[in-house]
Amino acid sequence: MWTVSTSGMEIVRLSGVTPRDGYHHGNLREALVDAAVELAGTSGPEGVVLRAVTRHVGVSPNAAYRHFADREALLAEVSARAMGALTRSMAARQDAVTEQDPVDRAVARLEAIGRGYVDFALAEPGLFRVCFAAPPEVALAWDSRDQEAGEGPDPTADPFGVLNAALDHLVEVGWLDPVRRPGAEVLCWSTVHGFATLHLDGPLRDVPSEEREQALTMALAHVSRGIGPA
Amino acid sequence: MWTVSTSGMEIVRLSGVTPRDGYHHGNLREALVDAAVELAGTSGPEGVVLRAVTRHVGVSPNAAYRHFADREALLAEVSARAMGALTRSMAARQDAVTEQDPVDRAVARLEAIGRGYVDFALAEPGLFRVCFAAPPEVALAWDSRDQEAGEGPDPTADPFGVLNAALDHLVEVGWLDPVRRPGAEVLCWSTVHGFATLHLDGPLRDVPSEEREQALTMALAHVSRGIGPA
DNA sequence: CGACCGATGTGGACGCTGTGAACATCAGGA
DNA sequence: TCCTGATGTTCACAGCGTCCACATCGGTCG
Repeated sequence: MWTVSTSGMEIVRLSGVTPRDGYHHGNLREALVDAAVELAGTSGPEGVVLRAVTRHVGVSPNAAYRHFADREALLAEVSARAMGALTRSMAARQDAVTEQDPVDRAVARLEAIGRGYVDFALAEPGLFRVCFAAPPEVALAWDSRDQEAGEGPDPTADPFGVLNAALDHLVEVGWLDPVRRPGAEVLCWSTVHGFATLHLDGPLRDVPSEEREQALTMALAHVSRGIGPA
Repeated sequence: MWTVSTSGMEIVRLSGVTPRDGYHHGNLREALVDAAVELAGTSGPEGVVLRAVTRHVGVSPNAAYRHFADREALLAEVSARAMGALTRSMAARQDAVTEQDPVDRAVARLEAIGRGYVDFALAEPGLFRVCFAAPPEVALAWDSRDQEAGEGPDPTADPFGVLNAALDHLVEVGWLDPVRRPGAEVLCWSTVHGFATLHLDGPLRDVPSEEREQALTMALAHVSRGIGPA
C-alpha cells in the first residue's frame, strides 16, 4: 500500500504516528490534530497545511473533511491545544515560586505568570503563534469566561483565568488596591503579550536573549509598580 | 486591449488608478505599491495577493517581477508605507496636546503617543497588521536605529524613534528618573502593542469600544505610574 | 535616419494549495 | 444476509506564486 506506481518511489510516513492497517483509520480525527500540532510547533499556523497534515497521517487530503468543516476548523482545534500548553507553562512557573511571605509570594506568582507566558512564546514560537490565529470560536471561548463561571470548567484552564486568579489573590492579601483591580488584567496581559510578540515576530526579534531577559525583568517590575501600592 | 476573447467579457480596472496608455506603464512600481497598500488597507497582509495587485493596475501578474524580487519584497514596501502612517498617527496625537506646564505636557505627550498607536491599529487594522508582517529588512531598519543616529534621517521617522524622543524629553524635564530610562521604551511599547493586538485579532476583539477605551486610559495611566516618580 | 539593445510587459506552464462531487469500502444492525 | 450510514478515495477545479521564453518599447549610437 501507499506505493506510487508511476514512479515506484515509496512515500514515507513521517514522525512517530502509528500507521493504520485497513481502509479505515480508527481515530483519524485525533491523528490529524496530533499531526497538525506537530506541524504548527515547527512552522506555526501557516505550517498547518491540510494536504501536509493528511500526508503525515497517511491519508488522502479529503479524508480530513469527514472530521473538520475546513482548514480553519482544524486550526481552531490546534489553537485550543496550544492554548492549553501555554496555560500549563504559566501555571508551572507560578507553582515553582517558593517565596514564603504571603504578600511577597503573591507578587512573585504574578511575575512568574508573566515570565511563563513570555518563555512559552519564545520557546515554542509555532505553538504560541497558533494560539492567536483562529478568529471565531476560540475568542468566544475566552470571552465566555465570566458568564459561565458558576459551574463551568476550571477557571484556571485558560491563560486569562490563571491571570485573573492571581490578581484576585493579590487583592485578598491586601497588596492590590481593589479600586485598581479592574483593568489590571488587561494591563498585565497587554504588556506581556506585546513583549512576547515584539520579540518573537516584531522589530525586537533580533535583540539578544540576555538583553531581552533583562528587559523582561524590568518590564515585569514596572507592571507591578504600576498596579501595586504606592 | 484587456478583453478576454474567449468570453468577450471585459475586465474592469478597479479604483482610481489611472489607466496606462501603451505597452509600457510608465511607473509601474509606484502603481503596484499603491494598489498593494489599498488592498492591505482593506484585507491586511494576506490581502496583498500578487495577482490581485497586478489585476488592479491592469497588468499581467509577471510584470511585478520586473520591480520586485517576489511577493515578500512587495509586502516589505507596503509595510514601510504603513509604518509611516502609524508614525504620523502617533505624531499627530502628540502634537495635539495643549497642556502648558512643561512636565504635565511631556507626560501627556507620552500618553498621546500610546493613544495614537492604539487608535491607528483599530482604525486601520489592515495597515497595522501589515506593519508587522515583513521579517527581513523592516526589522533591520528598526534595529539600526541607534547606530546611524549621527546623521541618518529624522529619528522620529519611525514609531520607535517617536517613543524614544518622548521618553528622553521626560528625563529632561525631570519627571522620569534616568535610572529608569533604559527599558522604559520596551515597557511602553509592549503594553501599547499588546493592547492593540489583543483587541484587534486577539481574544479581546469583541470587547465593546467604550469599555476598551476605558481600559486603554487605565493601562496608559498604569504605565506612567510604573515608570514615573514615586 | 535606421539598426540595435536593455528595460519592461506578456503568455504559457508547473506545482502547490483548499475544496466540491461522486464513488469505494467497511462495520454493525434489520 | 443484506443494507445502510460512516468513513476514506479519486477526480476535478480554480486560484496562487513563480519560472521561462517571447514581444514590445524607448533611447543611443553608427
